[in-house]
Amino acid sequence: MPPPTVPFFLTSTTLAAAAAKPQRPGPPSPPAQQQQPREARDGSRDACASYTARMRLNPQLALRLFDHLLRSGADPDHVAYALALGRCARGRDRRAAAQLHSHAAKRGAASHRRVCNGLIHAYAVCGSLLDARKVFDRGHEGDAVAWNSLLRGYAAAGDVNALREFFVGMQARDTVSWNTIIAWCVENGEYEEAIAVFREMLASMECLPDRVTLVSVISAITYLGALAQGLWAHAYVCRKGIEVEERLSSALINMYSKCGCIEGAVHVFENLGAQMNVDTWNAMLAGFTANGCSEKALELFARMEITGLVPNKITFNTVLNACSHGGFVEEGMGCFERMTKVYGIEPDIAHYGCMVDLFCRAGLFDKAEKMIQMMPMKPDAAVWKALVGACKTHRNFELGRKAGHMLIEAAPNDHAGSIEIDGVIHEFISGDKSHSSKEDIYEMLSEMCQQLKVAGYVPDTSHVLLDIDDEDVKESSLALHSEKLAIAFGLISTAPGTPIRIAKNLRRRIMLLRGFLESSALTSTRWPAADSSYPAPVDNKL
DNA sequence: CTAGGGTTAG
Repeated sequence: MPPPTVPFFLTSTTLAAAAAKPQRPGPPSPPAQQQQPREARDGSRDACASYTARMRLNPQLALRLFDHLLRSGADPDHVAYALALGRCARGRDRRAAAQLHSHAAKRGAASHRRVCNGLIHAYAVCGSLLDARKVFDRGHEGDAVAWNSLLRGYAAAGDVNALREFFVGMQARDTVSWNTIIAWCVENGEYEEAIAVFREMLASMECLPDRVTLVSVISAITYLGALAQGLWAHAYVCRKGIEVEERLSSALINMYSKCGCIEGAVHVFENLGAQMNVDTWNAMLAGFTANGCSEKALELFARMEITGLVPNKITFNTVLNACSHGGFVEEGMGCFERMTKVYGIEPDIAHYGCMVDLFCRAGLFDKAEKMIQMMPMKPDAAVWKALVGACKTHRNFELGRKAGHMLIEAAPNDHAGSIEIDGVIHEFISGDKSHSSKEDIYEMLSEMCQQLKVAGYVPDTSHVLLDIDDEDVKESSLALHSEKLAIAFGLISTAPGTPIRIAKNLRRRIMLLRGFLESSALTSTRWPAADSSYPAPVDNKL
C-alpha cells in the first residue's frame, strides 16, 4: 500500500484526543427509568409467542401481525416490538415506528433494552435523528447496538462533522462502528478515505476487522482499480482466516475483474467450495464480460444451468451483455426467450436495453428500433445511449441525431462526457467540434497527445469496434475521445494545480491496465493461499 | 430479534 495519507474523516490526533478524554457526546442523560416488567399471564405469553413466530417467518407481515396480536388481547413482549420495529426500519415507516413507540410507552415497554434499540434504529434510518437521539439519551449506557444504530443515523443524515464527532466520542466503538464508517465512505465515493479509515482501524487496535470490513474495503479498492492493494486485502483475508462467504467472494471476484485481472477472479471462483450462490456466479459472469471474454461468460452460463443454480434477473442482464459485447446475436435472442419462457422472468427495462444494445452493436438498427417499439415501458436513457453509441461507431448520423435528442429528453442531467467548470456543465461527445472554445481545446489536445506519446502512450485501436477498417480513422477517433476533450477543456479552463475530476470509466481503466498486465510479471502471480505470507505493509501487529 | 456489507453496464 502507498504511504498513508492524512484522512479527512479522522486522524490519529483526533482519535488520540478522544482516547485521552473519553466522553459521551451531547447533553448528559437523565438516569434510565427502570420499569418493573409486568407479570404476564401464561396464556398471553403463549399467544404472543405464536404471533412472534409468525412475524419471524413473514417479516413483511410483521406490522399486520402485531396488530392482530393486540386485537387478540395478548400482551406484546419485547420480541414482538423488536420485530415490528425492524419492519418499520426496513420499510422506512416512521409513522408506524412512532405509533409503536407511544404504544410501548403506555405499556411500560419503552424502556426495555431491545425495544429501545429497535426504536433508535427505526428512527435513525427513517431520518428522525432527533427522535432516535431522545430514545438513546434515556436508554441504556454502553449498549453497542444502540450506539451503532445512532451512528448509522448520523451516517444516513450525511453531516460529516456530526458523524465524525459522534464516532470519535463513542464509548462502545467496535468492529461494527468502524464498518459503518468505512461503508459510509464507500457509499459516498470516498474510496481512498475508506482505505485510510481501514488503516486507522488497524492502527487503533480497538477491534479486529471482520468479513464485513473486508467487503467494504475490497469494494473501495475495486473502485480505485488498485490491484496491488486488492492482492494485499485478499492475502489478509486468507492469513486471518476470515470466512469467504458469498458476499466476500463476490467482492473479491469483482475486484479482480474490475482490476483487469481475470485470472485472479477465476482463481477465487474456482476455489469457492460450497460457499457459492447466484450472486457469486453473477460476479464471475460479469467478470468475463468486462474483460472481453464473452464466450467464457456464455460457457459459464451453460455450466450454471447444468449445475442447477437458478439464474435471476441480474444473471440474464449480464449474459445478454456478454452476447452484445461478443456480437452473439443469435445466442442473445435465445437467452432472452429462455429467460421469459423457461425461468418466467419478466424482462425489465435493463433487459430491453441489453437487447437494443445487442442489435445496435451488430449494426441491426431496424431490429433495435423494433425492440424499442415493442418494449412495454418508456425507453430510458440507457436505451438511447446504446443507440447513440452504435450510431457513432456505425456512422449512422441521422438516426444518431434522433437518438441523441431522445437521450437528452430522457436524461437532461445525465451527460456522457461533461465537465463542470464554475458551476457550468460543458458537454463533449467524441469528435465534437461545436464548443465555443474549440480552437484552444484542440490545441491543448494535440499538446496532450504529444506529451502522452513522449510518456510512451500508444493508442490501442484493438478496442475500437470492428467495422472501421482504416487505422488512421480509428486512431484519430480515439484521440478525440470525449473524455480527453473534457480533460483538455479542464486544463485550459482552470488554474494550474486545480484537480480535474472526470467521472470514472472502469472499462477504460481496464483497457489501460491490460497492456500493463500482459507485459508484467503479474500474470504469473501466485494467488494468496490460507498460509499466505504476502507482504503486509500495514498490518504487522494484529 | 435490535447495529455494519455487493452484485448489470452504458
